Amino acid sequence: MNKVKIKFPDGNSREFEKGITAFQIAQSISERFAKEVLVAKVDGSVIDLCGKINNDTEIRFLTFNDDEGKEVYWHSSSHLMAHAIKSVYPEAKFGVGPAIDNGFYYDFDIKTKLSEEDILKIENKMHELSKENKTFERVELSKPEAIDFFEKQSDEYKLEILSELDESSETISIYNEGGFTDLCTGPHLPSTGKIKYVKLLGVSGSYWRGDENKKQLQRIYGVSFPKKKMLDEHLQKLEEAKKRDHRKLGKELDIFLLSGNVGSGLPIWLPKGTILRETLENYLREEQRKRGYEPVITPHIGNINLYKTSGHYPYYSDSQFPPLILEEGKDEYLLKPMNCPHHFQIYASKPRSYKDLPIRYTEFGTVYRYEQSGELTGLTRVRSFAIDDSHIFVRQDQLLDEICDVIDLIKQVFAVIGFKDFTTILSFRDDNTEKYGGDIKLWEKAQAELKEAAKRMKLTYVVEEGEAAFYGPKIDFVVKDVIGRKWQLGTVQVDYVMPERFDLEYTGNDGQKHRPVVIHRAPFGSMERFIGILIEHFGGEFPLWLAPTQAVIIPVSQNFINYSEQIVKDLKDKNIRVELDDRNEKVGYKIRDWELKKIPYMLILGEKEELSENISVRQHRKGDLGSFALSDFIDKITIEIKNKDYTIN
RNA sequence: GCUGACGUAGCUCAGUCGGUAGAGCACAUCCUUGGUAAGGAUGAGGUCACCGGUUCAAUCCCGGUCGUCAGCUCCA
Repeated sequence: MNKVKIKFPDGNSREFEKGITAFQIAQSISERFAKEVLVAKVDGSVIDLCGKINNDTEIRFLTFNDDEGKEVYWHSSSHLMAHAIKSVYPEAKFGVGPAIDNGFYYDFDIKTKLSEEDILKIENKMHELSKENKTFERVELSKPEAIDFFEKQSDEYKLEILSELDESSETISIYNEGGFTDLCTGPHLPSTGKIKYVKLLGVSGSYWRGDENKKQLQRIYGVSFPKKKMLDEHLQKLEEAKKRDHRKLGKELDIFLLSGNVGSGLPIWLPKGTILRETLENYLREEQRKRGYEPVITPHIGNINLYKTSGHYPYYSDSQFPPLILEEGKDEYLLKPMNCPHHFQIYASKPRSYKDLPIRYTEFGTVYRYEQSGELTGLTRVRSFAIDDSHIFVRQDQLLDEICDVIDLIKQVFAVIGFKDFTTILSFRDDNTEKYGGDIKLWEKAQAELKEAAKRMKLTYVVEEGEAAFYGPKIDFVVKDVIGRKWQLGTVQVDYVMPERFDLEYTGNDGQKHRPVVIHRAPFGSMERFIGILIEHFGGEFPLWLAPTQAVIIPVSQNFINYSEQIVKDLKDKNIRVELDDRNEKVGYKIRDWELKKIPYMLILGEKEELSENISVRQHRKGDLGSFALSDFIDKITIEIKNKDYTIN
C-alpha cells in the first residue's frame, strides 16, 4: 500500500501518499491554514509538522488558539531564548526550560548576574534569531551518542538528565535550530520565524532540580505571541491585574497595615478592614451556630509540652517563633502555631460518651508561625493569622457524614462570596514514611473516606501525593491571586494521629473506651489570606453587605449639613454603615473622591431633597439613580444586604 | 533562608556624574456655598530606611542591617 487514509476532525477523510508530512497535509487544505498551523495531533499525540505519516490515522492541526499549540509555541520560545542566551554568553550551561501556564522559562548557569539591561539584550537577540527563521530539526540518538554529544559541550545538567533516562523505553531526541542544539522530547514549531513577539518578564534565582541544597541557577521568565495585538493585550492584562493587587488596594482603602515597627508579616487590621473581617466572621459564626458548632476561646500561647505531645515540636522548630523561656527546661511556652492542642484539652477535660459526639469546637484562633522572610507577601503569607478553626470529634461511624457537612459549609461560603474559580485538591501521603505519623492502615482509611466524601459532594478534584499534613490527609480548596500564584484557603483534614498522641477517648455503648477521630477544618483558611484574595476578587469593589462604608452622605453645600445629619442618624439607626462628607468642597469633587474609594452608594442632599424630604441616590459605577423616599432606599438596601448580593451591576 | 532589584513628603514619583532636595495628589488656613468624577489663593510637611566607612563635605560612593518586590525553596 502506498496510500494512507487520513481522517479529519470534521469526519471527512482523504487519501495521501504514504510518508507525506503533516505540513503537506495542512497545505492541501489551504496555504493560509498551513501558515497558522504549529503542530499536528495524530492518534492522541502531538507531533512536529515535519513528521511523516505512514499509517492510516486521524489528524488534527493545532494553532496558537489550542492549549496544546500554545504549549509548543512557548516551549519552542524557550529554546529560542536559550539560543539567544548562548550567543550572548557562550559559556552558558542549561538546565530545563519548559512552557508554563502563561509563557515559558529557562534555567541556566552563567557567571554574569543578569540585570534588566542584559535581559533586554537577550530579548533583542531573540528577535534577531527569529528573523533568521531557522527550522527546528529533530534528531534521534542512542543514549551513548547523546552522552557523547553533551559531554563535548560539557553540559553537566543535560548529562544529569540523560543519566536518568531509560534508553530502552524512551527515544532520546535532540532538536537543532540554527546551530543551537538542545536535549528535548519535542515537539516543536516548524521554524523560529513563527515566534514573532517576545517579552522577557524578569530574571531570578532557582535551585537546580528545585532542591535548595543544589546550585542556584538563573531563570528568565518570558512570554511570546504570534501577533502583536496578543502581546499588547497580555501586557495590558498584567497591568490591570496590578491594580487589583490586595497590597495596593489594602493601602488605598485603609484595610490593613504592615509596619516594620511592629514586625514583618504581622498585619494590623485598620478600622475599615476590621469591619470587613468581623462581617465575614459573624456570617460564619451564624452558619456554624446553625450547624451545631460551639465557640470557644483559648490563649495565644501554650506550654511547650503541649507541642511536644502533638509532635509539632521540635520537628517544626524552624517555622516557629522561638520559645519563651521562664525557667530553662521547666517553664517554657510557645506562641501557638496552631489551635488544635488547646482544643484537645477542652475535649479531654472530662469524660465523653458516644452520645456526646460529634463535638464541634470553633474559634477564630490567631496563630504565629515564623515563615521564611522571602515568603512573606501582603496578607496572603504572614506570620500571625487567624484561622477560622474548628476541631470536630466524631465516632468512626459519623466521620463520612461529618466530612460531607464540612464540605457543604465550605461550598456554601465560597458560593456566598462568589468564588467560582477554585480547584479542589486531595492531599494524600506518599511513600516517605518519615514525613507522617500514625498507622498506615488508618491513613489509607482516612484517604478513602476523604475521597468518598469528595465524590458524594460532587467535588471535581485532583489527587496530589505527598501533600498531606503529617497527621493526616486533607482536602484543600485552592484559588489564584491576581498574579497567578496559588493559595490554599479552605481545608478539611482527617486526623487519627493526634487523638492517639493526646490519648483522647470516649465511652462507647459497649462500655469500652474508644478513640474519636478528629476533623480539622477551616472554610476561610485564614482571615488574612482569605481577605487578601477577597480584595483581589472584588477589585476592592465589595458587595454591599461587606463594604466597610456602605453609603456616604454628600450635602450640596454647607447649608444642608443639618438635613444630612438627620439622614445619617436615620441610616445609622437601621445599622447602615454611613459617613457624612461635610468638607467644604464642591459636589463633583466629593463624588470623584468617593467613587475612587469604591463606596457603593452616595446620597446627594440639597435644597430639592430637603424640601421634598427625599434623597438623591448615586450608585458606584452606575451613576445617578434619581430621587427616593428615604424609607424606600432603606428597604432596597436592607434586602441587598440580607441577600448578600455580590453581582456588580 | 537563597538569587536579583528596589527603599526620596501621608500617596505616586522626579532629582543630585558628592556641596543636606522638588512636582502632582492628599493635608491645613482663607476666599468661594457650589447639583452628580478635580473651583481658587496661601501654607505646612522630608535625619533622602537605619548603622558604619571613605571624603573638607555623603541622600548620592563602599560595607553591613532592616524592610519591600519578583522568583526559587518552604508552608503544621
